[in-house]
Amino acid sequence: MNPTIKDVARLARTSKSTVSRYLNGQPVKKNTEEALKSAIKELDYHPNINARRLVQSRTQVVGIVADDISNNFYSGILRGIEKVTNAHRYHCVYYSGTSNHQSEIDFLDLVQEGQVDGLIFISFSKRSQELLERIRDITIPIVLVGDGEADQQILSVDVDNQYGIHELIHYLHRIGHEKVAFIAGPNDIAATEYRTKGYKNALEELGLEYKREWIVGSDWSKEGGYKAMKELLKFGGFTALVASNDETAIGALLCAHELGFRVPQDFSIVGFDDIEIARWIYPTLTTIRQPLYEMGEKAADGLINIMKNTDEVMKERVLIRPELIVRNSCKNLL
Amino acid sequence: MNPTIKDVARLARTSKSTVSRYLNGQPVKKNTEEALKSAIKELDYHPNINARRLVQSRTQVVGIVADDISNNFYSGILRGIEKVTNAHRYHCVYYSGTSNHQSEIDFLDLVQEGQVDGLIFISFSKRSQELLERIRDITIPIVLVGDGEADQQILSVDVDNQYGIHELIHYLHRIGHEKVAFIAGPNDIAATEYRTKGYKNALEELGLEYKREWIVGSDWSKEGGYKAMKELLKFGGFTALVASNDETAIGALLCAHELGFRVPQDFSIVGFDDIEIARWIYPTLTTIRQPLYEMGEKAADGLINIMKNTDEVMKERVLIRPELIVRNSCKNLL
DNA sequence: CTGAAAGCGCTAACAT
DNA sequence: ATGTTAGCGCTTTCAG
Repeated sequence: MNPTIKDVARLARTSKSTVSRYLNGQPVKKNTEEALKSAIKELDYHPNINARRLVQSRTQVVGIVADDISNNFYSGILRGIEKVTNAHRYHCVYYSGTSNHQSEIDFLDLVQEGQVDGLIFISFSKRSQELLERIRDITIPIVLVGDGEADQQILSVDVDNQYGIHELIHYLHRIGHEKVAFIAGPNDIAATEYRTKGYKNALEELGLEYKREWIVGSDWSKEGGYKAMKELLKFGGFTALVASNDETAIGALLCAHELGFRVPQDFSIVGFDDIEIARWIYPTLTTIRQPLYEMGEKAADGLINIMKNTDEVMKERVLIRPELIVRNSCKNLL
Repeated sequence: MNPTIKDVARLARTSKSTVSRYLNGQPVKKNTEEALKSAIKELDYHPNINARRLVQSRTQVVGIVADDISNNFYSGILRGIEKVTNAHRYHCVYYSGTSNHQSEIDFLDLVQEGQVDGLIFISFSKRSQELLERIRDITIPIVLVGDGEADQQILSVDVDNQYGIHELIHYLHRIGHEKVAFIAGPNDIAATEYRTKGYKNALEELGLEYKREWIVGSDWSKEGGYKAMKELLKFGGFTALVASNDETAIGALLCAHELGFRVPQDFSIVGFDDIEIARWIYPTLTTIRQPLYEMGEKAADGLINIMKNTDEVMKERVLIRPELIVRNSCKNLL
């Protein structure tokens, strides 16, 4: 059996309460402190965190649930979260949706079971109405990163997808492009809708030509981008291509190269995300940088507020504007 | 306040013990079961896991500590672990070394504090003697993935780095290469030593020429590979290059291309790891595939054994042999 | 199959 | 500054 607070008390010739107080940073007399210190060391005492959590009914940990915890893409988000939570003396514990249970719904229990004080769910998939309703019903401290709904009383943080595409197309327009094709994303990804809408809206805003054949779907993989490009080239006629993520942009690039086209001389191509390799391919890719770190910060900030304030906290959908990164994959037509 | 087992008992007109038994799958009479079920539903009762853990002094969770939890490279390892742990009804909880605390040493407490029943540490950095000694001293259930020591009484799992390089060089030799250069890795990575040793040993075994100028260091990044290749080309004279990871292989490839060389016509290049992009670059990269899933399985298997058996378990260093993946980056000289 | 009672290790009044 | 006491919510004998 592990040593307990009681063993420490006995060895240090004092009481449990004093030990407890010492452990929690409250003042004790100099010589009892000495005794305590050496007793703890001698016994190799470690406080039982379950007992503490039972009586305090809080854990000082926030649970982070990601659909795939080792998704490199989330790295920036996690760092943003950690920075904020650590500043408030919370620890982070991670749960991977790909393991343990199945869907995010199953992790809702973590708070009610007393495992964590609050939750951050990270995923870019669309979230079910069922999950959203459950969250609204049980009123536990939670914030969503990725999909969410504006009118539900849930705090959610996401990149402003529509704005990002908007930036891309305005940039292309500024350098003289009038005919812009688009590779859309998968239907189960929340961003797909917003990015596609962003494309259509920007076209309309700028009075650019819209052709049904200039939009083609993809699964957001390199293969998908490759195939999409092949499809688009059957019709042709565009001078620029907006791929709705960098992976498909890379696939499209490869396809163009293989078919003997040169980028950006023959086509301009832009992506979305600014994944690490975007600056390593040839030509380096003009794209939109995801504000991952800020998203993490905002999410954690929001969660801390919800956990601390018993009174009303703004539960809204926060969209963070991403940044245009100009590299060498576009040709100036002017 | 959350409802407790007591509330459920009262509502179902029975005792705490019966509720507890029901919750833990022990037999209860049909009609008490009904009453319990509806009481639990009505109260939205969730068992307090801290109370349970306090009394049972086990958690049924294994903690996984990774130096960078969102490192895509670990994904396969994590899936291997999850498969095994879930089969034994353990849950996985992840801790990221980049956050919360600093080094792996700080996470050793998790077991003694009762947060987890066992630990798996994942990292490819060299591990300090201090950590290894602490682990040996405190006898908690733990297994290491990555660096470890053969003679310490600690179970550790790693890829057989030396064997991997050996495979690569024997392959090159089989297709006629006699002059083989090498890009080494960073000093703080445990594998660097073994891969470099593998290079030297294989050369010796096959009676191939060894030149000090044909080994150059790198930080394992693409930039590092690029620079290393540039360095190597100052001396030249080799027909094949073994990059000790895929990233540097890609950097070296880029460098060769930029200087007007063609791969594999002018040089053969091989990597190590088989990262996702290895099959996407031009030419597709011949490399060694890390047995990540198996490593995860072995690690979890070992941990489960340690946790279950009070008696002696084999604490050894397990090296898993990786597989050669032949693609198009090597020229057959015969 | 069920209930009463003890106790897991800790914190938090309360009293001194 | 310290000791005494009660109790957090659960499991687990032990009786019945």
